[in-house]
Amino acid sequence: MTRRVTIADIAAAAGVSKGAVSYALNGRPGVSETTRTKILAIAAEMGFVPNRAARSLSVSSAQAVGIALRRSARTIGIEPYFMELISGIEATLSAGSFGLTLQIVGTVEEELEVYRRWWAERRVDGVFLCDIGTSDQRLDFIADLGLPAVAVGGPIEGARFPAVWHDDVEPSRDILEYLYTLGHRRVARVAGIPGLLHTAIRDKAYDDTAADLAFESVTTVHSDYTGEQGAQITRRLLSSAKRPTAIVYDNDVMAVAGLGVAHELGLEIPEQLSLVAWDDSQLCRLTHPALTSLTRDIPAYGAKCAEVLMSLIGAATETAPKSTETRAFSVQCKPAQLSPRGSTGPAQT
Amino acid sequence: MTRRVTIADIAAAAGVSKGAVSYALNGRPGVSETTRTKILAIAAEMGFVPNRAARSLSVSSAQAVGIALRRSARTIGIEPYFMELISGIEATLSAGSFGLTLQIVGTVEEELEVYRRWWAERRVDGVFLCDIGTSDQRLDFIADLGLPAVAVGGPIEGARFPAVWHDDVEPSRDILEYLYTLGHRRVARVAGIPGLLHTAIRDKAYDDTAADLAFESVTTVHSDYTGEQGAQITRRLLSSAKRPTAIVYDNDVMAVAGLGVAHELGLEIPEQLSLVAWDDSQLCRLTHPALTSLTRDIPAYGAKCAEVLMSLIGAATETAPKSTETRAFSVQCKPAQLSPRGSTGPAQT
DNA sequence: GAGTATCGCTTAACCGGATAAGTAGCGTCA
DNA sequence: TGACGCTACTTATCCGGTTAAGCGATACTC
Repeated sequence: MTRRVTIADIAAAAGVSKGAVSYALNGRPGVSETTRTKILAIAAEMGFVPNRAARSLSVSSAQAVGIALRRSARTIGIEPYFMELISGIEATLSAGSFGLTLQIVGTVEEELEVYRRWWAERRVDGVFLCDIGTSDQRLDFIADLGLPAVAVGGPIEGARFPAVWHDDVEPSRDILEYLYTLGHRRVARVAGIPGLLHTAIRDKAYDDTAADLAFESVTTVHSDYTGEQGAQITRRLLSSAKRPTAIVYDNDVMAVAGLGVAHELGLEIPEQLSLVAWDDSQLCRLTHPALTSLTRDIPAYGAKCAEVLMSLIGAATETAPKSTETRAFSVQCKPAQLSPRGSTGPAQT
Repeated sequence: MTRRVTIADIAAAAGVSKGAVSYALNGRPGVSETTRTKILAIAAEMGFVPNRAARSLSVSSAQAVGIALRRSARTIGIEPYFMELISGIEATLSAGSFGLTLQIVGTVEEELEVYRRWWAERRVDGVFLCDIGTSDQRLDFIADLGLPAVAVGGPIEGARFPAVWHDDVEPSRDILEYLYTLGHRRVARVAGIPGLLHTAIRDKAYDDTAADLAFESVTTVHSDYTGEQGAQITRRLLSSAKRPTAIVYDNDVMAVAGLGVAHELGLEIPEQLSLVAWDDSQLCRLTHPALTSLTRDIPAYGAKCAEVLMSLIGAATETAPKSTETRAFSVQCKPAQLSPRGSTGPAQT
């Protein structure tokens, strides 16, 4: 049980004052190079690491950012998305020795309460907002609070803080055109939660694209992103009189569930039914046939989000060195790419 | 942009000193009930939330615990296990208003470094150790540091801190006996990473049980838990001359991958091959047929781990009220239960 | 009625850093 | 040679809580 080393210990060992040690450690003027070198050597030798609370109290910065996820205990694990996102965020944060505080909440009210508490406690310097809604009460709440934030998703009109987002219009068009080219004329989409911004964007993109092509039908059914609903909706779609020859899912979990239902009904994939998943995790490659999906680099996306938040906070990272006084703006990332795999093929005639 | 309220503000508003406010807010003696009530009312009205850094600095407690996960960015998302665990941990922590700091690392060295930094910075009051190995250098490291910790897994002989674990012997036996009863005589197991404690425990349990029953063969192949390896090993197993009639997987992801391979090879499940998954996430119910699996309540497990850590730290939670001076000991949880589903059936004769 | 315990509060020190302000020592220059 | 400026520190204060110690007023004891 080693004792923690404080700057006072270093000061005593070096025969200087606490102040001198602080100047030396922070690379500020006020000490000679000789003294600085000596202090740094002693600090390193003693294994000094500054007490986070003390520093935070002085400089009014928590050296941490937060992310609140609104999911139930049972459903949060199934979507690889969040862990990949967090993983990417971490990669950027670690470079600046920032910590990530994670909180899982059940309702929006709880989520807002968490933000308020984090802010009041100064527990975090900024937050990531996930699952952006079409009209999202969190946006103004956070902005009013003055808590730095980055929206993980967008674009957001008149946003009071930056958003990092992918264009969903182009991929939506890509999917439909791809299916059309394969000869599919009856296409269904199992969409995500209606209130979410990207769901709305995709809804519109599908409608617009569908209007340009001679589909017989392009239907959309909204879901809650769970495998249960994915399976249930697929079962209903495939039992209808004029069943679709292709189904597009707004996430990978539902697509896997849909594939299960297709197997259950004895349908040959892709001969009798083509399936496309949005968001390509390893899940899509576990199945047989592997799922055609829209690939995007989620860890890279998370890293980008973290970069923007860090620059908003004014912290240094490897990719964005410290005092380049450029304000953080919204960033549009590369749209998802269609990765055709075994689950899609020509429509049966 | 509201200003943060400090106890000095409350003191001024109530016409008392900072000290009195502190006593009142913390329910300590030193103020009259009248004054206490008044102070609490003012604090509530002003929306006071204590500055975490200041409190931490005073009381030498971070009011946070940490968890470091050693996975790559790409593979961490796929296993629902961690998110469910974290979700359960959070449920307990929130009750005590503790925060959870998450860090994803690549190597053991990095992980140890994270623990050292957390400890030195006083960023966390305790940590959860996941993926316990058969000889785990982290155990002594953490104990030497004097950082409170709970091992998520066990049992650990001569442990210097508590472990929360499930018995894996009984479920191992359950699986083999179940498959034996179904008439399977050639059983393969795609095990997890060899160095992990629970892998070793299961290895032995399988061997012991197999010795008691008249199996023709019970083979074990170790893997890295990824879907890729799960698929690859399954492909190899099923291509062998005397292929197994049942395969048991040490996690759900590999089982799903194995099912994919079975489909790929045109095998009828469960007629020609029975599959069992260890760790039952929603994944197991997405497939067709649904996977027979070993169910355990991971969120509840996480909650238990958090409880033990909190009592070790000496913090109050709802389930374990404050000063019941019972030392925190290892806890054995209910073993996983076999949930038979469509992926297992009688062996073909 | 003097001594003293108790209550209820204030004062002040402290946690471990950051930092503004003060100062000793030295060189420079008119 | 004394005023000035610079370097290289030290000292002291602050951040916002907690908490030991101090202290006047009241109640209690003998």
